[in-house]
Amino acid sequence: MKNNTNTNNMPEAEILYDLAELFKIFGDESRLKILFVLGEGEPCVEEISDKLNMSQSAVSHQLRILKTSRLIKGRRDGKRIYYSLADDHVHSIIAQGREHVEEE
Amino acid sequence: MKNNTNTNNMPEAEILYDLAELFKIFGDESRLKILFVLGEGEPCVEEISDKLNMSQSAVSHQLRILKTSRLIKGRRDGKRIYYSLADDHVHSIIAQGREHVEEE
DNA sequence: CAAACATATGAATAAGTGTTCATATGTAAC
DNA sequence: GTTACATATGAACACTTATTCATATGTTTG
Repeated sequence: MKNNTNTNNMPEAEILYDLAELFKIFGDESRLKILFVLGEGEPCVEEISDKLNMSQSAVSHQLRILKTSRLIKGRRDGKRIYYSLADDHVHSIIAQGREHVEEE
Repeated sequence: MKNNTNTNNMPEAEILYDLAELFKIFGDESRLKILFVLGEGEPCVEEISDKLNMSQSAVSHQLRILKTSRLIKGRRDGKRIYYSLADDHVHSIIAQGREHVEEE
């Protein structure tokens, strides 16, 4: 038996770090909005910035962050790059958050 | 015509704001550690700061943030205040995040 | 080639945040 | 009351971060 039996559920340092980094990504309104827009289709950068009233540069900066975190992916077609959600985790993580926020 | 975000799945502004605020709470290693410790029992402030090698003041500041977000609750017994998770959402939100982080 | 268009990127700035330090509040024992 | 203990709180500081502005990169068309 190990010395310390009370910290079984504490993740390893690297997991903990990654987890905090992941939630930081979701902890910004602009990025959340972008993720919701991507949940509805596969928009290009211009469409995103138009819909959200954000500058092209601001959107592009945030897209880079989202892509680095592997939450979204981009597909180039000509001059445009079309972005979409990378997997279903985005949906489920946000859904869990909404349950807490929309409660009562 | 008013310029608004009339997309189907986009939450209302207030929900969006609250959602970002919620994820900001999770987006910090110290707070995550505290939440994991609370997941294992009902520690007092001193126990938390001992386990996590954080100062009493730092822990107390973070506990206030977590309590304000209704993620944890405190129960006073004498000089000590014992903290615990407020509901199951904490578990499920973190679990979803871990699935993404621990993947591959 | 050049021009026009879509997107990315670097630097600067302003706003936000977590910790520390010092101190205050609350509680129990004497 | 006063002393000791447990926790909370305010201010200051260092650090992070989202946006803006200017510019660069990549792509298509003429």
